[in-house]
Amino acid sequence: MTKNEIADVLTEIGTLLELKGENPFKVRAYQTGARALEAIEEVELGRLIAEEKLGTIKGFGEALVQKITELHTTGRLEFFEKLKATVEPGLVELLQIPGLGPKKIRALHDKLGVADIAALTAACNDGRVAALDGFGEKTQEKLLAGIKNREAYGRRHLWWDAAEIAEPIVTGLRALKQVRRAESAGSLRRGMETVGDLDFLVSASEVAPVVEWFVAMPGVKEVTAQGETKASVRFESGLQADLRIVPDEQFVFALHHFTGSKDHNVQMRQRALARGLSLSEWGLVPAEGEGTAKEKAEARGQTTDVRSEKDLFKALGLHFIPPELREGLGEIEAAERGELPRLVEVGDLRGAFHNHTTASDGRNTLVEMTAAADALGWEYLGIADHSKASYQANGLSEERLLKQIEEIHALNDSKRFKTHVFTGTECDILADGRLDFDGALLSQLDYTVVSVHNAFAQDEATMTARIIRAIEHPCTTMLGHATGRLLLRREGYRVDLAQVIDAAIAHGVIIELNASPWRLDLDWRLWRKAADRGLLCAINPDAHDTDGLRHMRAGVNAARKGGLRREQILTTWPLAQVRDWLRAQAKRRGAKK
DNA sequence: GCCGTTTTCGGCCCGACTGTTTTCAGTCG
Repeated sequence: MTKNEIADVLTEIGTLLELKGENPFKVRAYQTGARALEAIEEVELGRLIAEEKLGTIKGFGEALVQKITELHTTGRLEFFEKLKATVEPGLVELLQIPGLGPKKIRALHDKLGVADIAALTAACNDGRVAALDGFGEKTQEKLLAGIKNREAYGRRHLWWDAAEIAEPIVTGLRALKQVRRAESAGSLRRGMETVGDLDFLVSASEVAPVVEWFVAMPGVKEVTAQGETKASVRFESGLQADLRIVPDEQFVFALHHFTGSKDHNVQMRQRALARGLSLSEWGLVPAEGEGTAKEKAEARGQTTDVRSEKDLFKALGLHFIPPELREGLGEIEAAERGELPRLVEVGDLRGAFHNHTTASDGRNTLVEMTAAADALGWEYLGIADHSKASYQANGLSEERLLKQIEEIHALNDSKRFKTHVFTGTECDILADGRLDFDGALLSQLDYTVVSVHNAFAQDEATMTARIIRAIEHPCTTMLGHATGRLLLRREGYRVDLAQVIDAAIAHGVIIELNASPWRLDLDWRLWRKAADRGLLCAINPDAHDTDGLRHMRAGVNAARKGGLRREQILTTWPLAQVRDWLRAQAKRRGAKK
């Protein structure tokens, strides 16, 4: 079994134990174990198991080591099979309904025999739920509403879409006269590729007017909570937005808390405790003595010397950790050692290579795309229209590509724009791994992006061999969207990315970080280790119109989450350096042929 | 189930809000 499959099993064990009413800390141990597993490379896991060193990693004790080893070697786990048999399968989906946790599900099951959503709907409709101890009319209504809307409510949203909704809200909050500071927090601030809901944090002189503004925003369909310090609303789309309001001196602590992630926060609080301090959204106070952290923070005014998140990290002996890295994946240890990477920034970008024009399936012409890149201040723009095998995308024939090369040379010679245009192609990787154009044509281009656009259903071994064959082609400059995934819509094709990354490093081929908000492919989780082993990245927007060039920001987000530094990304290099690099590549491929 | 300058047992991050209660459990983040 692969590590991700094993991680899924561990997560499911956690869920099942939760439904059985097991010790919540045991549940958490399985969940953190699953995440810790995801952070290990596939080959590394094999090595750790073979050398019986899995137990040296934090989060894996005796029980998890045994279970992971059994799953890895046999693909089965008796404990899991037996556990599954004791829990009715319909109970798991009940967890998706807002307001239902393990305790309530157990009560519904034990007292009413409810074992799935259909049975719960029936029990709500004839009033049996409201009659239960601890339940009531309102709960029953909420459950029915939750069942009805569970698809929309459970849905996640692309980071890009969430950001477009959140930004005007932050602007609106800042414009209120009672508001001193306002930020969006949560997974949006951490730059996650998808976002479950929006979190807004505000410090204000007065609470009520801010809450009133928030719940009355256009598009709000339902107010799901409205209290002294927080309010929650749901938009027509099903997206939920939470607002928290705190006194200004607590803003930093609350911002850190609500930015998360949960794992990061747990580790930060444990670190605080180890130093005799208690960290919460209210402040950083001595752990000793009576009273809650909130009371202590209010009584002693301890927190005034922490005015920024930087101060907060410093108070715990840490360098500042950018929000994108706060996933509980070792960033705290790195911050302690002063080994956090200096992350790439949007302003570091100087161009991009994977862009389309009206010649294939783009909606803007070569000149329009170049003008847009010029307006962004880019030093260079690579044009990579589809190749002929992508018939559905109006892929270019050899003749049309040759004509485009001439047009680009003419445009560069005209000096009409400051931006230099590189000639390229997004060349299809055919089903057997050959490229759609021959080497004689590809050699006339500045660069070649190779991508998979068909035969997605190939088995993993076939797909892996296919992509590696394309990487080995002497004309290949970079691999486009490595897995072909479309977030929230389509899984990527099955491919052994570890082998693909190894091949790319061995052949000096770049892997792109496709910045399209639907793709963000290669996934950020894989970048850090790959780049440290020598893989060069290129952030590319895969733009199909001038507006698509803006998507680079989403790519930078993903690169930052992946821990990438500027120098590890070709598209931050100045024009002269990129030219030199491409020429050196061409020379090398000449030698290989 | 994990973990240890509180180390092999007894903790485990902490608080708000809701709906049900009449002092609090459950859920959520």
